[in-house]
Amino acid sequence: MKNQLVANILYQIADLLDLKGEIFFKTRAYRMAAQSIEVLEEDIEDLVKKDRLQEIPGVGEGLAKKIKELVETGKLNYFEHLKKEIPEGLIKLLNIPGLGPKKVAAIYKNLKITTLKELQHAAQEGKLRHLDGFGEITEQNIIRGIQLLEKTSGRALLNVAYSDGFNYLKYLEKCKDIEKVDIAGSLRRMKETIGDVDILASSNNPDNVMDCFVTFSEVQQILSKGPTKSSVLLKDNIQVDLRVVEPKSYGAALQYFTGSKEHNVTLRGYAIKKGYKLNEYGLFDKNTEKFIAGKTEEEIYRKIGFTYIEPELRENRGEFYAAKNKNLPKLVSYNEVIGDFHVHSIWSDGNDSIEELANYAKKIGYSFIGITDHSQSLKIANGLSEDRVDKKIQEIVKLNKKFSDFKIFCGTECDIKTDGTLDYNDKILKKFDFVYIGIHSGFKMDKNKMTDRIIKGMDNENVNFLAHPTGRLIGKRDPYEVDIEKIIDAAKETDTLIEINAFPDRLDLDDYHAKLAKEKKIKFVLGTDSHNLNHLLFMKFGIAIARRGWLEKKDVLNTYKLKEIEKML
DNA sequence: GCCGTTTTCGGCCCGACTGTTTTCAGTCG
Repeated sequence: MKNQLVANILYQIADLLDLKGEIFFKTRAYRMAAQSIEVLEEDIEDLVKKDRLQEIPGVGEGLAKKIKELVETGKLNYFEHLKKEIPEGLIKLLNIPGLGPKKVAAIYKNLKITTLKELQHAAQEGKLRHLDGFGEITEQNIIRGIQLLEKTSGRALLNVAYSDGFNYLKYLEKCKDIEKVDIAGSLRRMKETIGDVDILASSNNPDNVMDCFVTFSEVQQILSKGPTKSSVLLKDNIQVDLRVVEPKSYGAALQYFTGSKEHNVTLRGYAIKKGYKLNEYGLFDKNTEKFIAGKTEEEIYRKIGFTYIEPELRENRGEFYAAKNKNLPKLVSYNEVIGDFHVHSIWSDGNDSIEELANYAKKIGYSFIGITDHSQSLKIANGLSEDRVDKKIQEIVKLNKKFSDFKIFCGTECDIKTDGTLDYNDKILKKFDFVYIGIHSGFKMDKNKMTDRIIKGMDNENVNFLAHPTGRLIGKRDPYEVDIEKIIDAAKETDTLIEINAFPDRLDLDDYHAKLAKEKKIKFVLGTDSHNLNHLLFMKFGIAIARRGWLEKKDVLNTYKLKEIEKML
C-alpha cells in the first residue's frame, strides 16, 4: 500500500507540473516513475533503507531524493510548495474531456476558477468564450463534458463495454467496404474497467465506413468524424472510437490501438534500438523509411525480436523479457473451462432451481456445476440451516441420476464469522462435495485482524476454496483491508484454492495479485457467483482475469477433467 | 527529470481531429 501511496503523489505532482506549464518530458518522467512504483514487487520502504531506489526504472537522482524524503518523513516539501502554488482542485478539472493542462491553466489564471461547479457556472454564463483559444463551441463542450463526468464517473464495467463493443462489431461487419474489423484497446486486453471502446477496421474506402459507423442506431451523439478516426457517444454514455486503416497496415494498427500505452512505448523503444521506427502504419527502417512489416501483429513482434504477445499480457509487466526468452506462459484459453464452481440457486438467494441451472450449464457445454448456496447465519440471503442442507443434498442426489456426462456438485459458500470460525460445524461441512468460505459481513476490520480471520478460516481441513478474497465491488466498495500476500502464503500452506470471481462487479482476486499468487505456485478456481442463468455467461470475464494474471490451464481447477476434479475434491 | 558503447547534453513516440485561427495550438490516444 505504501508503494501505491508514493505512486499517487508522483501522479499528482505530474498533474500539478502540467498545470504549471512544465515541459511534457518532465511530467512524463514523474508518471513513468509512478507507474514503475505501482507495479513494483518489493516494498519501497525496503528500497529506501537499502539505498536502492535508483534501481527502479525511471527513477534517477532527483526522484530518488524526493521519494526518500517522502518515505522517511511522510511529507515532501516540494509537493507541499506545489500545492500552495496551484490549487489541488484544478486536477479534477483535467478529467473533463477536451480540457487539458493548458486550458485549465488559462481558466484559473484569468477567472480564478478552481472547482467543477464554478467552471460549470462560468461556462453557462458565457464567460469562457472571451479567453484566448476559447470559443462558444469549447464552452458548450465543457458543459457537456462536466455532465458526462457526473453521469459516468469515467469508466464502465467490463461486461457493459463488452456487450456494447461486440454489438457494434456485429453491426459493422455488415457495413459495405469494410474488409476486416476487430475490437482493440483495453476491451481487447479485457481490462476490468473500460474507459472507451476502440474498434479498428481496414478498408480502401474509409468515407463509406465512417458514414456507416456514425449511423448505428445506438449512437446518441457524434463527437468527431474524419476519414481515419471517428468517435461517437452511445445512448448508455459509453464512447466508441473507430479507426480505419489500409489493409497492409492492419496488423500494425491493431498492435498500436490495442495498447497498453506503456506496452507500446516499450515496444517502440525496442524497435528503435533495432534500427526501426514503429507506428500505426507499420514497422519501417529508421533511415530509409522502407516498409518492413505491418500486415499482422505476429510479424511485427517477430521482427523486433519477440514471440507473439497475447493482448491480455500487454501491460508492461514483464512480458517483453519473457517473450524475448521464449518463456511466455501458454495462457488458459476461453474454451478450456468445463464448469462453474460458484452458483447460487433458489435454495438461498438465486433465481433459478438447481435443475434449471444444470440444464443451462449443460447447454452451454459444461460438464459440471457447483451449487454454492449461502450458509445459515446469512439470513438476508436465505442461508441454509442444517435441516435444509440435508434436503438440498437429497435433491441433488436425485437430479444427478437424471444426467449422464454431467455432474452437479453440492457445495456451500460458508460465511467466515468475525472471529474466524465458520458458520457450519465440521460435521455439516463434511456433508458437502466442496466448501467455499468467504467474508460477507464485518468488512470494516483492521488489517491484521481481517488477515488472521481469513487465515483461521482457511485452516479448517474441510475448506477447499476462498471466495472473492478482497471483497471489493468495483466502483462501489473498496477492498477490505487485508494482507493479500499473507493470505496467498496461507493458501499455499493449507492447500486452499483461491477464487477468481468472474462477476463483473467483483473480478476478485484481480489480475495483478493473481500473477503474484501464481508466482508462489498457488492454484485457482473460477466461479461466476451467478444468481441467475444469464450470470453463468460471466465466466469469460473470470478467464480474462486469469489470462491477465499469466495463468495457464494447469493453474485453474475448472479446466481439469471431471474425474480429476472429483478426485481432488 | 531520465538516460546513455553513436551522446554527460540533447534527445525523449507520434499522428489525427477539433476549434480557433488564417497556419497552428491543444488534446487525445
